[in-house]
Parts: sequence; C-alpha cells; structure tokens
Amino acid sequence: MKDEQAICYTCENENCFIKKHLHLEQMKQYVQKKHSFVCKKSQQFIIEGAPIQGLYFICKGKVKTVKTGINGREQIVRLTKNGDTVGFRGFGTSKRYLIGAYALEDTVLCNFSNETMMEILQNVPEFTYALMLFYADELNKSENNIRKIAHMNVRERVIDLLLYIHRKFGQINGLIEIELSRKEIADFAGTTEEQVIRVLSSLKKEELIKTVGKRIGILAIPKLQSEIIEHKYF
DNA sequence: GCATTAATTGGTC
DNA sequence: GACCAATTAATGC
Repeated sequence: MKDEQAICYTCENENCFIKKHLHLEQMKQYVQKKHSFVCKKSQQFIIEGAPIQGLYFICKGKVKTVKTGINGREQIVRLTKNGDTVGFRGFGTSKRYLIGAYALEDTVLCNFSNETMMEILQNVPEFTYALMLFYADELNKSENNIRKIAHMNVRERVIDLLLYIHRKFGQINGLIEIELSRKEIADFAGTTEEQVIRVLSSLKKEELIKTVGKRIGILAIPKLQSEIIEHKYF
C-alpha cells in the first residue's frame, strides 16, 4: 500500500470520476477511505466470479477487462487507461464480478470498497448522475461492439481495433502507445492469433501500418478509415 | 547464454 | 476461418 503516490488532490487524471467531484465537500471524507496499490504488468487483479470488492479506478497505467468463454477463449471486453473505472458491471445487482481484469503494464489502482461506494452513490447525487451517464455511454459502446463483431470481417475488425487504440492511446514516434500481444488483439477482435498476424502482414505489405516488435504504427489513417466507413453510422 | 514464450508462416480440414 | 506444426524472433532468468 503506497498511498503517497495516489492522493486524489495531486492526481492529474482530470477525467476521473472521483477527481471530477472532488470539489464537493462530501467527497473529501470518502477519498480518505480509498486504497491504492500497484498491480504489476500482466497480473490479474479482478478474477471472474470472485466476490465484488468495490470499484477500481486506474490512477496510472493500462488495463484490459475480459470475459472467458467455455473453451478457455477470452474475449477482451474493454481497454482502459488513466482515469477510467473498472469493475462497475453488476455493481449493486451482482455479488460477483462478471469480468476479469489484468494490468497491461505496471498500473497504479485506486480501490473503493462496496460500503464507501454505496455511501457515495446515496449521498452525492452529482456523482451518481455522472456515473449514470457513464453507464449509458458504456452500454451504447458495448452494443456497437456486438454489431461490429456480427457484421465486420476479420480484416475490418482488426482495422477497427487499430484505429480505436490509436485514438484512445495515441501514437508517439509513429507507434501506438500501447503494447498488446497478437493474442490480445485476437481476443479483442474475436478471432485467432494467426488471423491477426495475417491481417497485420498484409496491411504492412500495403504500407498502411508498420510494426516494430509487438508495437504497431499506423501510416495511413484515412485509408484505413475508408475501409470500415460503411460500418460506422454514428 | 540458455530456456521459455511470442510471432510468423505454411499447410490441412 | 479454426486448428496444428515448424521455424524464427524476443524475452526472462
């Protein structure tokens, strides 16, 4: 428990739900009750089916949340970074986590217990309202994802993912600022490692992307966008 | 440096 | 488009 590095007042995640409502007097007492800790790269901190232990906020780092299928195949449900929240599904309704969560790199997490969350939700309407908007938005995204997996072919799904992580995590020195294994890309796109590699190889041949180790850089955003544009009716 | 793990390619069903 | 096998690259210890 290294609390020093995760005090909300000095936190720079302006989009964090807690940080956003920190100006409210009531929030101050709740912030004191949170627990911060570091989750090492590729370590799991939420186990599917385990009892819910509150809500996690990512202070610094990146996290993937997954759902496991019957045959051991994983489906990556969500990729999250600084200021995002993890483990909110089934909150209040379910006693157990419906998803698993892994750190994609060394990640500082802030945890609020069930009790603290309940108190906040019941006593800070501004927070509850913001969270509701967030839920609505997430639901919309997840419905879009269902549609994508249903209607897009593998190549389109991989392209869609590349554009997504490019938008979400940004690109530095021509490389997308996140490290995902080919397997993880496959888990997200709902296909296999080999398929992903084949799509990446052909995209590379077409000079639409480049790869350095497991890192990927996008070279021709508009061209990639045009390939999946028919699936995007916002 | 060796051993394990991940990436890649080619082939079969 | 999934699964398997062989080779090569990368990474951990």
